[in-house]
Amino acid sequence: MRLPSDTFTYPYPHPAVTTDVVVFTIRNARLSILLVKRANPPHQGEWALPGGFLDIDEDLDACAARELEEETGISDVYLEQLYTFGATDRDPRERVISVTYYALLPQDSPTTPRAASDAADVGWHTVEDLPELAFDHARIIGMAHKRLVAKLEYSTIAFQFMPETFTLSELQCVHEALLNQSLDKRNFRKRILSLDLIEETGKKSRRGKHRPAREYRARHPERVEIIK
Amino acid sequence: MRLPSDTFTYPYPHPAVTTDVVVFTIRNARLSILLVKRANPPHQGEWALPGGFLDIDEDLDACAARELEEETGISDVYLEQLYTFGATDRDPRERVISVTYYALLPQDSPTTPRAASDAADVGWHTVEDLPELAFDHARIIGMAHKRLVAKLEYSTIAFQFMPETFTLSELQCVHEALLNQSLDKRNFRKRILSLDLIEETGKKSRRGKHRPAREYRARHPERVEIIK
DNA sequence: TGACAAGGTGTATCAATTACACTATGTTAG
DNA sequence: CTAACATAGTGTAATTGATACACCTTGTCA
Repeated sequence: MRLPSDTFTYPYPHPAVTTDVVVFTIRNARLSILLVKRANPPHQGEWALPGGFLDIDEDLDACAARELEEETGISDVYLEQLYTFGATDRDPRERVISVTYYALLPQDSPTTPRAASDAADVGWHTVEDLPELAFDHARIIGMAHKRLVAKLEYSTIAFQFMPETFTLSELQCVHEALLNQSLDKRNFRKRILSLDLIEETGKKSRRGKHRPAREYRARHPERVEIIK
Repeated sequence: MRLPSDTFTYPYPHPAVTTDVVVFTIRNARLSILLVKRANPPHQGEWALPGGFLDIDEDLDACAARELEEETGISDVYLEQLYTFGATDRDPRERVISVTYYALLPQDSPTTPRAASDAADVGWHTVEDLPELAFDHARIIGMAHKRLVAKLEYSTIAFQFMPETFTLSELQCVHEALLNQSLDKRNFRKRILSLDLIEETGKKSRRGKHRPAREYRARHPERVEIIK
């Protein structure tokens, strides 16, 4: 974080620009979002999206990644720009344009988010049961959720929720949590395998008191591609 | 346009925010884009997207609509936010964040775009044959084109290219221009009619030296809905 | 060693998409 | 007036993809 060495003057008024990030993950088979509790006004004590002001020499994507890391300790995640919100009254302090992103974290990741100095708390909330939110952040989450569900159908985005290796049942659970409906096991497997996006590791997952499952990995874990 | 009454000072540096608009239409069965030739530096004399700086008390959508009207005379068109570009070096003058939009104008509309004072020229260019473009505008157009084609498949966006009434052949032409491939007439008609998005006006189109065609209108010309 | 719990597998039906060619009708030129 | 023209308008069969559905398998653990 840098301190101002001076003041900055322009012939025309300039808005402030921030990035805000909707971090999704699957926890206990539920789609969840990471929120921070604001330690300072405005909206002190309310839950909000992690985010903050753009540095003047920083790319937008870099700002989203930096703010996410600073405010929650999360890094190295899939991050995609969502939409830009700029209603004139969305922040009481000054005119603020927020370039929003969404991030996807692997299912039941061991990452424990840590609160930054300007946050009173950090925590996961299921999308079905969100608290009251600061600013227009409820609307941002609504749009992010809609986009995420839409992308499930025509892209390989679901793999961003998976750890390096996973079983077909785990993958199906993720799809079910995102769509909020249960799927037929045989049809799901047939469809996924026919897409040729995953391959067997040869190993077996041995978690649980039951028959072990084949482990798979994504062929291109980094890429999110459009399919069909 | 307003003049600065004074200067504006902030404790932290602020970027400038602009909107830029990719205006699409179909002209002579070709997908085309409206460009303005820059009268002033930077990139003087190069073609660019219509757009300009956000007023401090103006919503983003309003800014895009206003700049479009000011620079080209076009108003009352479908306008949708596309993406926000903010690479640190995208404008040599100062740090500029551009919130981009795309607009769709009815096919072969009689609107004659007029050049504004700060534009040397305004003109339509087919997407297949674009000139060199200022800033990162070629990339913006690329993304807009991709989005537009994608939306054809799962939304009713194509009707934004149609005048109030139109024939099925005209509608098919628009689809063909967007997809850049020819479609089977019977299958196209079957599909479009089964969607129940258009209705006959009862009249016949009598343009051309041949059998007149039935006229249709969109049931909800304003709305762009997700289908399927 | 038996009960448990999740893993793993195939087929028949239905719906949607594709491929494909000829007749109908108003216009216009001679 | 009529023949040539140009686009409008129409149906069916084949293929492909999506859905619905139930039982046996295999390792764990008490």
